[in-house]
Amino acid sequence: MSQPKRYLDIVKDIRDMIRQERIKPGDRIPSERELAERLQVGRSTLREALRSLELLGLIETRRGEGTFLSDHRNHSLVEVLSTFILQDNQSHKDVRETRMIHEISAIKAICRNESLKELLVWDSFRKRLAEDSGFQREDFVRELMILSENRLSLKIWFLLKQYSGKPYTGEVTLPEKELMEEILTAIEQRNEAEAVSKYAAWNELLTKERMRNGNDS
Amino acid sequence: MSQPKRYLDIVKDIRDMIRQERIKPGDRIPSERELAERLQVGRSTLREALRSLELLGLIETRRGEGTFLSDHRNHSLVEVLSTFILQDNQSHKDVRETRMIHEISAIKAICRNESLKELLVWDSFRKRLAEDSGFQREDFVRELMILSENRLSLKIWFLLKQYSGKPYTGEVTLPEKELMEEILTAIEQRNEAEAVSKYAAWNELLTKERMRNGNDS
DNA sequence: ACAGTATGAGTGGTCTGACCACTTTCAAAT
DNA sequence: ATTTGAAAGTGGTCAGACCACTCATACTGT
Repeated sequence: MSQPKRYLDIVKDIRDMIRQERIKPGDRIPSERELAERLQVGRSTLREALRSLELLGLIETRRGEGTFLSDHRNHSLVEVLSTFILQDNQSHKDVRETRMIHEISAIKAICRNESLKELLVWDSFRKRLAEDSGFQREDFVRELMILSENRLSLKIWFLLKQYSGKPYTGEVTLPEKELMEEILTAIEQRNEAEAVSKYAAWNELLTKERMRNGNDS
Repeated sequence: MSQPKRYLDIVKDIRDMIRQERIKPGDRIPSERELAERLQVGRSTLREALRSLELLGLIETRRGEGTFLSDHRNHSLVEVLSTFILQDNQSHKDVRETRMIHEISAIKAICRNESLKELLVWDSFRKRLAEDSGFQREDFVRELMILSENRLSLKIWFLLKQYSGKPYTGEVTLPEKELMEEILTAIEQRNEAEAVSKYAAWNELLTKERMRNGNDS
């Protein structure tokens, strides 16, 4: 845990600076060269951090002009989520719960989505689940989030996942795989209650496992 | 559209390469130096692309060892997520739905919260609802969000409320007030289904009213 | 006096080559 | 046979150099 992910520290530094200097959405932030100077890092390293911020939609870069704080509203969303999660380690429970809120809602949305009724999606989905050893819990849930077709919810979920450490790690055990199958089946049959119930069971299993492994954080 | 966002092209190139060479999750991908050579780009530029892939959770880098394909290989996802994150042209429908997700979850959480069982909260709540003419829909929902005791969810809800313009405006009509009362009653009785159902009915009423007033956005 | 043009400073985008810190490997020393 | 340590390979960082682009300014020609 010596110096992991320096560019993430820089992200934090930049955010602090922005807050201190009262830079508002739409404003220009200092140039890369000046930032590198002030933060005492190389310009390429700094650029890696800026790339991250850009991916998250926090900044916008315009060649020849400069780098600007994105005035998109999701700016504050990301901002709040990151500060909330980064500086308050008592709130992991809230993060986990909120992520579950979105996952459950996604399952329900899929059940209600008519256009997915006769989809080949499920075949490939199930096939990957059965055959692909690389198909992990993350992928399973992410697919569900995408299928829910609420991109905002997907984005929030994605951010929560980023910030909340590693929620779904470790081996996928057999009983888990069965539960995942059952969730799929329930969704296919449009059985909301059953799907959610199976999801809850799966989640409980994961929680237990996390406890057993002492995987807190 | 001349040459914007080179690093995104590189992301695509890397993905193609991975597919062509049948690299599996967990496998090592070529070193940065070799990749830069093969893709004919500088190493720093390549690293910006790798940073993006890392943020998206597609690869994992270990100092001294190499860069590895992370435990998922849905590279179609990269496109979905990156384009989504980059230019978030989300619809208001998503915002409204997501807000509802949190509101419904809040109601459910309150129903399940033991510590609120014998609360005087409800008395004052109902009293304000009946007597206070300044007590608006906003306040009603906000109180619920607060009572749910998930601060993160509350924060997200606040933001969503800001984004989506004025979701709950206009006069509070009598039938609405009745529905709000019924929601309260159902919550008091720990009747989740009923509470959610009443909430849905209320929301439908609001939607209709919004339509009538041509209050889009 | 005006309109159009050229110049230069500043910015992000890219490339290169050089270190550093770390891990793995394997041959030499014990 | 075991231990040691030197070398090679890797990601992480840095500095400096161009390039391409934008913008503001000063300079032209009429």
